[in-house]
Amino acid sequence: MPVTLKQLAELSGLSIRTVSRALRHDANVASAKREQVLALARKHHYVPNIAARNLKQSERPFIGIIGSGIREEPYIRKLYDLEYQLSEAGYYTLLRIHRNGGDLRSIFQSWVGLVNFVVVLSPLGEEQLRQAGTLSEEFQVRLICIDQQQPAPGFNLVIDRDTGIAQALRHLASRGRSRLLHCGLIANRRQGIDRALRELPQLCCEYLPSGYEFADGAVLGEAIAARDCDAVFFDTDRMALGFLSVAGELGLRVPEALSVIGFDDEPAGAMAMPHLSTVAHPVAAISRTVLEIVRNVAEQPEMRVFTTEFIGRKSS
Amino acid sequence: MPVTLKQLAELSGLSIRTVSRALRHDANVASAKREQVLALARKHHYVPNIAARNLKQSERPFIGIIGSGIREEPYIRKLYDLEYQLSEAGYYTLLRIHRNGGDLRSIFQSWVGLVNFVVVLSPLGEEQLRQAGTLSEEFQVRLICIDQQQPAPGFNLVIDRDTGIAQALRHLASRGRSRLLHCGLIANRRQGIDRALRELPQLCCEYLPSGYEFADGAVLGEAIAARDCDAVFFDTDRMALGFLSVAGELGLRVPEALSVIGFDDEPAGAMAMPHLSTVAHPVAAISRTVLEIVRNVAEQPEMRVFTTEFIGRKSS
DNA sequence: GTGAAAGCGCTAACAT
DNA sequence: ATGTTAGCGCTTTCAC
Repeated sequence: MPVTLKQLAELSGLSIRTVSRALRHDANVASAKREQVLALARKHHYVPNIAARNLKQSERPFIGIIGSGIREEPYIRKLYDLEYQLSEAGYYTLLRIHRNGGDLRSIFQSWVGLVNFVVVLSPLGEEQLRQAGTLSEEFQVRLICIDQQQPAPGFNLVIDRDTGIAQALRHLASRGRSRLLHCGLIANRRQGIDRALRELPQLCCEYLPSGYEFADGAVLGEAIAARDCDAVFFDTDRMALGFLSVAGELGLRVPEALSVIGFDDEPAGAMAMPHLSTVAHPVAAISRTVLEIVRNVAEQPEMRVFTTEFIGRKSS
Repeated sequence: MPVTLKQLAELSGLSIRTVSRALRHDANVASAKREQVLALARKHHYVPNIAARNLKQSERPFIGIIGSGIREEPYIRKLYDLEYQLSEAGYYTLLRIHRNGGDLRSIFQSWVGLVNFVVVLSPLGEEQLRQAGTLSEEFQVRLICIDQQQPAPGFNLVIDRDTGIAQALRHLASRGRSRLLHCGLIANRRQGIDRALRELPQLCCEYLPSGYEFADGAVLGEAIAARDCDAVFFDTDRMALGFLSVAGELGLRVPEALSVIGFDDEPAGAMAMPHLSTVAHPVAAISRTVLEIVRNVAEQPEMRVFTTEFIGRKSS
């Protein structure tokens, strides 16, 4: 059994109050006694019982995270980083995997009295997001929604795909590229490109719909070779890597004759030949902001936009 | 603020004890009163405060999970499934991402008084595993180690790669295959093949070392075509899928002329053309066993072996 | 500076 | 069948 405050008090001959003060580095404790207590605590490996602390305090160290079963790189990275940063900062993260159509109410319910903040990482549908909003009010928790389609009551951290894509396209223009090909089918990518093109009249763009896996990119090789373009933007790094793996055989010289840019900043991209230029998600910034929010309960519910960022490597 | 037991007692005019009994479906409560209490609880959305409950009981609803930053499919699947099954069963999972070289002690320390069981999902080195064992004793928690290299004090759930591989090879033999090629470099795969071959004299095997990503499998295409084999076993589904994506162009007819089998049972394999035969990890069985262990504290520390399983689809 | 004591929400031993 | 009461380990108000 772990040592308790009470035992520490008995062992030191001091009152529980003084021991508590000493451990929390309060002023108003004779430094001799403080040292004595701290030494004793170290000796017995004293660790406060957070369940007991949680009972008293309104500030709770537990944070609920609603994740989904998604296993794609960018998503997992967000989850891991958030998880890591929060626990480094001393919070306890309660992760729940919420499969589509799963019961949100039972999740909130199970967190009553434990959790003050719920981070929604799982991409919820319109209806479910609304439900989450209602539940957050019913159960008195603050919602922190990440990258959702609609804003919900609470904090909304939204990811702006446009910025990174615009940077990427400006980079291509500055390299003298003029005939762009966009491979993929993801709505926010296409939208970002269209918006960026408005300010880049020197760039014209063709579209080639396709899936977003490695194999899809590899298959696209010949279609790309057949087109008269000098730059390709892929919806995902995975596709781009698939394409790079066949580009050599097809006689496409990257980046001399053809610039290639992906999206997601997957680790494999940095090791590919040539190193893949890409657009990165604001993973660290999101975790940092969640941390700021949970630390400073006073802030108002609001919306914050996080920009994606172009990472220029060798392939462009 | 959520309703408490005490408030429910005041509202109903009954004692706190009776309310508690009624809610926990104890016998010895007049059914009229029970109904009254249950109705009241429902009306006010009563949810017990687990922090308070945790303080009293020795059986703790919190389970610590030490994960790693690994983002590979089979690993993530194990994590999600475990996480999902445990929370479905009413447990609270505290996930900590433990990066290599990270401090294990601080993790155990932060869980004192909260957690009775710690699941080690992160693949730990010899030294770290030993340290985890020591810490589990110091902090009085039971260890549940999953798929580790060495056994540790507590429960050890080990995954046996051999069984699935042996099934796969027997399947190939029964199909009349005789010249096998093994592509990859993962030690337990090679070992499993060698063991299985001892009982299958009709099968001879060549080895082709390589990486285990999609691109590695695609690159292997020509080398495989050049060899005189009628079956290929890949260390991972990803490689196998990479190979399948180029097999057609190379004139390799799968499965007529060449059987292809992967390992990991990635979702993509079931959708590939042809559907990929593979060896599956015992994901569900592991989660189920963890659940059994945490439910029944009485069991002795022990080692359990989980077999992998061959899944025959179209590619073999 | 220090200590006594109340109480967070719940469970359970012990009455009645 | 139901109520009284004493804690679990901690924080915190209030008195000295």
